Amino acid sequence: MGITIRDVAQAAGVSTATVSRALRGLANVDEQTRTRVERAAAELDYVISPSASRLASGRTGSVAVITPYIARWFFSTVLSGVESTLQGAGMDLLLMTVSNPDAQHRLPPAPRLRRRVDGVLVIAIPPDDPQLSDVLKLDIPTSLIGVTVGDVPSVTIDDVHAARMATQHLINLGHQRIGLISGSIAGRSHYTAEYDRHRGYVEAMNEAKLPIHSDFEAHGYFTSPGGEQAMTELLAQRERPTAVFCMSDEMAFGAMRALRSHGLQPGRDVSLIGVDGHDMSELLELTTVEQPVHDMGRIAAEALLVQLNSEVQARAHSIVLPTRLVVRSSTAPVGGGE
Amino acid sequence: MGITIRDVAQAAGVSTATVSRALRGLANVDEQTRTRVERAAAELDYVISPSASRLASGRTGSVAVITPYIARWFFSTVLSGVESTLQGAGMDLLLMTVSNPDAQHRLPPAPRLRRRVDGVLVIAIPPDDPQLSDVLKLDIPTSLIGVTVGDVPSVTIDDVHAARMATQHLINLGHQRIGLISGSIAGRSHYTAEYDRHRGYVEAMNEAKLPIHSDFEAHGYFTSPGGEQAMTELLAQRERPTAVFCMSDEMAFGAMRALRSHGLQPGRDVSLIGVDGHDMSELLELTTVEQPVHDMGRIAAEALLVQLNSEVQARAHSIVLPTRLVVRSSTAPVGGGE
DNA sequence: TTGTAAGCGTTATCAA
DNA sequence: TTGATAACGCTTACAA
Repeated sequence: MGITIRDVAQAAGVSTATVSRALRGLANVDEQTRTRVERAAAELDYVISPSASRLASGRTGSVAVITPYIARWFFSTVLSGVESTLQGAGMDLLLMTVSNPDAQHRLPPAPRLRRRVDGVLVIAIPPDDPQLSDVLKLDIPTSLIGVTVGDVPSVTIDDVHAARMATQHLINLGHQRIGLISGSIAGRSHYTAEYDRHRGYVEAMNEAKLPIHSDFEAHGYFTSPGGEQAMTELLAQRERPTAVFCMSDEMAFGAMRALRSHGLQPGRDVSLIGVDGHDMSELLELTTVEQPVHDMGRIAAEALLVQLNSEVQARAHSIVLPTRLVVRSSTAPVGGGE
Repeated sequence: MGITIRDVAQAAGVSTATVSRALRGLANVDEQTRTRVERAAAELDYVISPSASRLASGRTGSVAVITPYIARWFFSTVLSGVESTLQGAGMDLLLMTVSNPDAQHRLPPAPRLRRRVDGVLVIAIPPDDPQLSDVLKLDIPTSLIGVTVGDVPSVTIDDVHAARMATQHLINLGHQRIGLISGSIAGRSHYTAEYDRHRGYVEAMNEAKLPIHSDFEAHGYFTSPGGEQAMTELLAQRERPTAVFCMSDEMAFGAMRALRSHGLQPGRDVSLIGVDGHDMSELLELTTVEQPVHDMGRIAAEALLVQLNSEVQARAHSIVLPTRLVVRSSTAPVGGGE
């Protein structure tokens, strides 16, 4: 069992070389011959052997996607954008997570990549993660999504700007005591986005000459339970913030819950704004700075494909996509509830 | 560039055959020899060429995952379970979506699978989808997740039972006018789960001798906007249901929103129950019948691996995992709000 | 435009 | 336990 190129060649009355050329759509094949070959191949239900083709050509026809999480909104949404592009280009998509500390026995991504993919797409791994540097050292064409490292091609948003926009929105509403729910604690791995969003918040506050209490920052770990916890801490302050900028929508969801537990209403009592444009944000009436997450995946994949198909080592550049403020009822003028 | 097995053989002073055996951990290799080979390989930073290995051995070392969606909770959660298992076994995971109608130019999964994977994992594709039958016809070892088709090995929950549990919970609270938010409209592809959950609802209602108004069923397409729309329809009935069983949590989220838009409160005015155990359910206080989604992926992958490694064609059986009712504030005794 | 034939880097069979 | 060596099924100079 297993029709080979030889069978097709025989059936079409040509050499295997011609079959190979014809089926791959190369030029320099007589159209009649091509038709004959294609017919024969179809007749025999021939499928090329990827392993043989890869071995002979040196190209693998696959792209690896490396991500820290699969079942989180941002990551799965990026992934879906990547997938549709790759699939459309006939590329195989190899999915792989960075081995988190608890899964000790797993090989880290870098060794699993060598000799088996033409390109790599990395989704939002903290730039100082050694697993990321190992991957970059492989010197396989790579695009980053939601991170930047040196001059490696990447697709991101302007996180500083996004955070400024969010903070400024709160300022425009008259808020002065503006809290911040950020990611993980200092000393651990940080996302690029985290630094930048922090900076955007600080810049906007400074420009408006508003004070930044250290009491007004809490860590939500980019999860919704984390956000709930963080908001709870903020509410315990003597002087509560009247508005809070959350670095992600999921943390804002948690914050909303914390408000409710305290009998407070988002928007009326405390304004809440996030970043993401999460699926659930509309449902929960969360004001947010939307980023085009699906497109980020799509565009990064497209850029990678271009890089793979270009003869020259055309250094792909970094792409920054626009964000958009979407105002909903979780933000309102200060004192609106009094 | 590219260290080959020959280089290692030379460095270790053995034949390529011995290197191959030694590195794959086969028996019948002197331990001293093995050590020497391993050292040489490490020294040279040798990585086996998957294509060559695959071509020679006939095994691909990869498993395809086929799913209709990537960026939806159920699917990405299953996928993450699958990924961790596969990764742990050193298998490559090829991710692939079924080509939806709007992406015409994409090759459907079946042809993309031949000769390139050892096994296939299918996530919740409607059993009558021709793309699924095409995949099954390939006769590659396959496990289904969240669907059943004939005697193909599968991992599911007992959807009839889950729906009964949900409906019964509402009945126990004294509800009599119990609505249903189901999936897609008749005539289109249905998930297995959809039929079964419908049946569970009907059975529970019948047993309790409660009437089933056709007015009390609306379609939510398994999305949250769909659920909102469906709930809106139910609220337009002359006699509103006092409780609604939603076939998925996401539809229940939408239903919650519809309630709020009408000034109604989930639990107090209309009880709402879902199925899934979605991440956001706890946050939204949604009563639900939890299914072990991550485990479903993990277990299906494990079963597939066993099947792949067993010499015999040991027919894998189907596995049904337990569900669990989690009561939250979205359900309450009937009339509690009056 | 087509054919010949030498790889591509392993694995697996058979002997030794 | 080890080594020779023939596959594995394709791609790609190079020639014709």
